[in-house]
Amino acid sequence: MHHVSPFIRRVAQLLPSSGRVSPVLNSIHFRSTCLDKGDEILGAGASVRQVITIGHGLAMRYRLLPDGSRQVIMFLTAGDICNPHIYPTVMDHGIAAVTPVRIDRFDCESLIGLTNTVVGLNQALWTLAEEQNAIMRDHITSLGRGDARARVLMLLKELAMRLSIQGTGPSPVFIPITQTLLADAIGVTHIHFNRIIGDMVKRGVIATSRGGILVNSLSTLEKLGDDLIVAA
Amino acid sequence: MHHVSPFIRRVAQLLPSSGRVSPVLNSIHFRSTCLDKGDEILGAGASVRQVITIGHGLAMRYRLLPDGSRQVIMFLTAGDICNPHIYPTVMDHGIAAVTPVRIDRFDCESLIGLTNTVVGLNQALWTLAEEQNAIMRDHITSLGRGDARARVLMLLKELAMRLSIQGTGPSPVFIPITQTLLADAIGVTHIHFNRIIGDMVKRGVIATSRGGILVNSLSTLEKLGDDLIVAA
DNA sequence: CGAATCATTGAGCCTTTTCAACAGCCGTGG
DNA sequence: CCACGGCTGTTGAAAAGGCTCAATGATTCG
Repeated sequence: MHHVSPFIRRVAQLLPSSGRVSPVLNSIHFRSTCLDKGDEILGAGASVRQVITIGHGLAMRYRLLPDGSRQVIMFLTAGDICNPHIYPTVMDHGIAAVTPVRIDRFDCESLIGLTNTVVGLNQALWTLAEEQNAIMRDHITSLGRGDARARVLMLLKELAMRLSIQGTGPSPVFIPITQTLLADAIGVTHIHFNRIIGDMVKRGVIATSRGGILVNSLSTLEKLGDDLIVAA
Repeated sequence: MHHVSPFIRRVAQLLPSSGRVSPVLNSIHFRSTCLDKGDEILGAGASVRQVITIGHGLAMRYRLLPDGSRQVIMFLTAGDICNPHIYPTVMDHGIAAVTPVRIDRFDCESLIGLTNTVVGLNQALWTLAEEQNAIMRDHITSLGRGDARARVLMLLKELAMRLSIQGTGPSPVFIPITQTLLADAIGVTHIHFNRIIGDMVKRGVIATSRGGILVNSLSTLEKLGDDLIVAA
């Protein structure tokens, strides 16, 4: 028998009968697959008939532009759903693995069927989708209003918070994403991104290592962000 | 008896029994209210127990920042839903009227009840929500990758397309949004925004009038956008 | 007429990009 | 074991794009 998918766990937490995972949910069949870093999970234009969720690792929604540049729309962590919703649809953007990733695939039909059976499941799915929408709204606000430094701070803060929930305890959080990819998310060049975090390393807020960034203290990060606004 | 709400019309078009509006849908009760330009439709932090939709006019999702600046997250037109979904929730952003607006309010409970009755209604609601998400993804891409000129072009193109669907025929579309507000959407100062459209007016692509912008030809707008990418 | 909202214009400054190198880590194959 | 290529990260200097500040028009409404 399979382990529990993080997706199922997330959904279960949102159900009225909070806490224990309903046996019905646990019995849903899904198929796990492991992918390497950089592999494509869902290509733009793909028509999906399965609900694909992140089982382990980090992925990203992204768009490739005619001029060859790439915009990272958002990062996905364990338990996040890759599809826009549980119904068959066509993707208008791609999804790729940022780290090695395990994906858990469900049949659309099975999940749709369950929404008619399990009380509160549909609402739970809406709530889950809304979490991703909130992240997108934050992202838009960050891109539209912040200068490069503010955008870096907000992105690191968001990622550190999301990863610390899953991982072991809070304080030092490692974000296993290259600077180039992070820069592609907040719309700055990787060169400028590097200069900004270089400054933040000097102040001891974060540390860098090949392929990732270590956030020493989330609270210090937040304080830095607040200072930015006061200074502005 | 009431007229048909644009929201209901939109939903009906997405139902399997395409075309005619099911009598059940038409019988849903809703309450219409008219608001002035600038009025608040839903404040940030409000807990909503009603599904609020745009009946007529233009509105916007927005955030106010501590420093007093404002980010327009997206514009809403007739038929768009203001809530994140049909379940009670708390808003993490505000919604305000951009032009005089009529809102059509439904009870959460009534709509939720119908999803168990009307086949395909739930999927239609997901599809509708996904339309807004696609707009947000476009917005993120525009903010992250384009320079100011490209962002203006993309925003005008998006708005012109959405408004021309509702309005009378395609070609000349009037966008009744002030330059300041449009600038707040794409993250540039209204001063710089003005210089950019000044240039576009010279080229005859658009015309300006107090409180709005007239797009002469959507196709010309698109051609300009393509040229930008080639030039880059 | 006066106030308020919206639009327009000019000049200098500052952030960010671009271009061009170079250094470090890592897996691969000889 | 070592040499190599590929990805990742760093650094410098010049150029460009957009912002700020400061005024001035133009339109609507009470």
